[in-house]
Amino acid sequence: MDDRKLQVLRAIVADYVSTQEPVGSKALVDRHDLGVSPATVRNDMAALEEEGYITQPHTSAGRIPTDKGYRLFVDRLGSVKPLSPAEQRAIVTFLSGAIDLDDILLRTVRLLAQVTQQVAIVQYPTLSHSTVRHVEVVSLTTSRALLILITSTGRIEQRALELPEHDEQTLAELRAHLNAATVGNSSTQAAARLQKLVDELPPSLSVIGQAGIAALLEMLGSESSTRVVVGGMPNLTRFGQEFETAVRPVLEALEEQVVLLRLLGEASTDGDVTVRIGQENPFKELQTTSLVASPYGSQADAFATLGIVGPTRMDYPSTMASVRAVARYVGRFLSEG
Amino acid sequence: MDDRKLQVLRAIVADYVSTQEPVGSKALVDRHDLGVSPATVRNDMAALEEEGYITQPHTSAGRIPTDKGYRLFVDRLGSVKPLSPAEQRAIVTFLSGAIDLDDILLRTVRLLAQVTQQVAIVQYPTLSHSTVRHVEVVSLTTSRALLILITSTGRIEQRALELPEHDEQTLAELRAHLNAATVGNSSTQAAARLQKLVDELPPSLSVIGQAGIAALLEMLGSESSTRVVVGGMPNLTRFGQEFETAVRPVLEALEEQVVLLRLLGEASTDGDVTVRIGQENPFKELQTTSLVASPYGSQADAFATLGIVGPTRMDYPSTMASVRAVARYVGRFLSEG
DNA sequence: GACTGGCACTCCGTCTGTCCGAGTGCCAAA
DNA sequence: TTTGGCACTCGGACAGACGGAGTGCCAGTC
Repeated sequence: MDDRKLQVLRAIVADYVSTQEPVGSKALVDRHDLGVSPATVRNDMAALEEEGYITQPHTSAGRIPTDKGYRLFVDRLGSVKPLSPAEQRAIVTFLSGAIDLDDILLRTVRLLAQVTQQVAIVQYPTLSHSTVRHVEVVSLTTSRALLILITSTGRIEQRALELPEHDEQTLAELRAHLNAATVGNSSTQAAARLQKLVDELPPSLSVIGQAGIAALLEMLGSESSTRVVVGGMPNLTRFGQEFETAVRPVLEALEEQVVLLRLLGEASTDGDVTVRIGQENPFKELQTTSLVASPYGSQADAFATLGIVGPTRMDYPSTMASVRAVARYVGRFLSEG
Repeated sequence: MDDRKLQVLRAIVADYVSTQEPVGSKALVDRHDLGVSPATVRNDMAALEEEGYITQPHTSAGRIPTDKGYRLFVDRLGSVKPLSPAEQRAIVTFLSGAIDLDDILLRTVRLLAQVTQQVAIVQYPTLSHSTVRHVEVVSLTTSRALLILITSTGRIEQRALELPEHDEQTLAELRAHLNAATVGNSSTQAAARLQKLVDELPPSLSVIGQAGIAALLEMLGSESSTRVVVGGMPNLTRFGQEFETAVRPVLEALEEQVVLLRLLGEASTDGDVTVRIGQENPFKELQTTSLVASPYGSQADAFATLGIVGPTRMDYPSTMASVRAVARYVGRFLSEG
């Protein structure tokens, strides 16, 4: 691939992102010193269009990048800019002072939305990467109880439970058994030990024990129930005028936890920032948007994924830098707190 | 106030709501049989405009209702239509099968959004109207613990806590004391009894006891921390074309829990459906919108408030009916569950 | 006195045609 | 391989014309 052609593509992306208007050959040589004439640039543009990296909205208009063009841009051209010290400080102050896990994630999603000026999505830390800290059973009525699971990441899961004929005494025993089997273990380890526990329970506990263990296993296994927080919705107005058509499907997707979870799940393959551009996206509602996501968590152990959703026409270098930075700081913050 | 003039106003509101276009005298007599000629209607319209109930976007256009006009409409003209049996059944099926409180509220907000085709807001039940069911203290590290509060509405509140020098033994004692003082009481009663408990604690518990009680009191007193759930955002696209101007501020307001809480708080004065139209709204970002809200909860005891936000140009009678119906069913559902 | 038909007037939205500029593709020359 | 020149295309902005919906007012009728 010709070197200058890449440079032209980079310039087109840069200009289009900042002006949001198709960019022509003359404007291009005016704003970037490419050292050649508009006519030459035109030839390169024709070639780039031939190869599918840019396109014309209509004859005799400037060019805009295609999804494929953006892809090439982020793969080979994007020099990820590091954040300024001021921005880094802002991140830290924004996060410090959080009380509990909910608060941390709320602050994170707002921070991310503010820094990137896009819609931010943060997934709750998954159970599988954290350990069980405590299991609690609380009697609600004579036939119902509440099972509560607390993890090392500070997350609390609850589930209602049908529990026939129980008193405080047996409940306390059950609690002790459950805790003994699970505390300190990861969700998979805990699940294994609970399976064994079923057979080892004293007869007095067998009925309510089985009910409790079944519910607990379900909670441990339900990674799918991981929740997500969304913020920065007002930034959707940046999409521009194409409203009824473009924004409505995005709003709909953002309300579906399931969609968001799959989106984030598929994005976090390796350990670094991932970008999904336009049609690369698994959901058709989101094929006018791009996703920039990153796993976060302490050390090598990834807890979950966070990211942003915005128009394909976005400033990838700085967005990627911001997402990466926020992911790092939040991960550090979580493993300390 | 002339009887026919009211009828004209009612017709104008009805037509404008359904067509979203200024309505003129001729169209009015065509669609509603008012028994008079357009010219007569014109006279009435001139009077209504004089009194501030309707207005013209420009000379020689039809009329549209003002906020004052809508107000008169809902106060004196709106015959609240009851829901069809099919709709009532839909509500019940939609709610049944909910697991925990989070799930109930999630379903409620979706239901409300779907039925009204507007943005729905549901406030979490406030502590002050529910009773304490259980208090749990869990040791996290040697110096930190987690305080968990469970209420009769199934709500769980957590708070991290600095607890110097504690072992399982003293923690169990503390737990017993806290539960003895609070379980079964409303938040105000519980707070009072906790105040007394401070002085009655055995010396061995005095240090960690005071820390625990202080935190618990804070949790009980923090009605302000009540959360809200928002849903049906895609319905914002119904606002029409005036996007950058009208929708952005609304989106911003909807992300601010504080704003929403005050909004709902001020709306729920008496026990029935309340309507706030346009400028009657306390927040200028929402002055192009109307709020239809209703308290919900079991019997006379109001738990919290729910409602919808939409353009002032909305179908008030059916919206009010829907909000009222959902509020009733959810209240019943909560007090049974 | 209230209602009605008629009439002149106003103004918006739409349509049409024109014009300008930005941008392109191609070609011949450097 | 690059460049300047040229003809061509198309969209957006502008201006004027036109039709329609709606109004206000007035004089006549019940």
